[in-house]
Amino acid sequence: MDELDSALVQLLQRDARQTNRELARQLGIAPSTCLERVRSLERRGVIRGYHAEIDTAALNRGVQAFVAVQIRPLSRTVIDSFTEFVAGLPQVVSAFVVAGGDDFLIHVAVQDLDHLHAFLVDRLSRRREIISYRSSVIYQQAHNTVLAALDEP
Amino acid sequence: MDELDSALVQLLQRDARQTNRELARQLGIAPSTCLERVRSLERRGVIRGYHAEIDTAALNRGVQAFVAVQIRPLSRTVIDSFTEFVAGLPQVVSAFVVAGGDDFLIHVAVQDLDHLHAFLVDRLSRRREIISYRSSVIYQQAHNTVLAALDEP
DNA sequence: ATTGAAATCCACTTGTA
DNA sequence: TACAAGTGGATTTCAAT
Repeated sequence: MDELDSALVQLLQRDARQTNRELARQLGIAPSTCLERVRSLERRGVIRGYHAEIDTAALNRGVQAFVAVQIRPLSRTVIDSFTEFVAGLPQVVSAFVVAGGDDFLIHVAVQDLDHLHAFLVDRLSRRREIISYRSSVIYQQAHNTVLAALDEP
Repeated sequence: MDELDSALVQLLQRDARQTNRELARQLGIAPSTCLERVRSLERRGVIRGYHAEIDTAALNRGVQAFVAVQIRPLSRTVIDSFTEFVAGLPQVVSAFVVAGGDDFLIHVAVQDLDHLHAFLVDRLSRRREIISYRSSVIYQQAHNTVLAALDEP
């Protein structure tokens, strides 16, 4: 991860569909060199994939929320099976196992408030390991699509 | 948004760097048709961008957390200025304005626990509008990179 | 590791239906 | 709106450094 790699990573976070020539031009290197760099980043797992960002409204997901969940017992078996269950639900954008008061934080995106309610009641609350949950509707969000590498110290 | 658009959106969420020819082949349409479809999706704002997904470890961000924040007064001015402040911090991945007990949910990614502590103490707690905050370190996470369009009803 | 050149492949436009 | 064909440009390979 030298400064050339960092620059590539930054450019590809901003626009993953830039041509290799364009990337090379911005870095001041030959296209063949650039291509080899990108391949290396992919091979080393630094670049995990390239994804289109889609407008949630176009996906008919007008309502988003976070659901904080507590489960018991907090064993690996229960955590893993609950993670698998949650990750398989089409309403779920992402799920986080967290420390602190809550055990899970689930980001969901659904059609409307009715469907959020249905999700909570029909999907989540059916699970016996859940001892409590609390949902927070999202009003606004800001996303940082380009993350820089932080300094070592 | 017919079924061709949905299929394209799905394919580009999975791999945004596929060639237009490859996309066309998978859909069974002509490359020129496919190209026009993608352009249309971009023009209509359905596709908001193409981004490389980067391994957080490679960005030297070994620790991630959610910080739930309460601010007062909860006026638009305060919300907007706090959003702008938070979105500008390099440690912040995303920020959500939410309903419920908390007002903000901030996803941060930093080098280590020391830097998380420094972020909370040196960056966040300086802001006078914050009346309380609570952070939850993330142990595991699962991300759904391909989101389908949900049914109308 | 980086490059330039050659060959293959693709994006993009045009013309047609 | 969809397609086929053509051209200019891009990707990719490879030999050399």
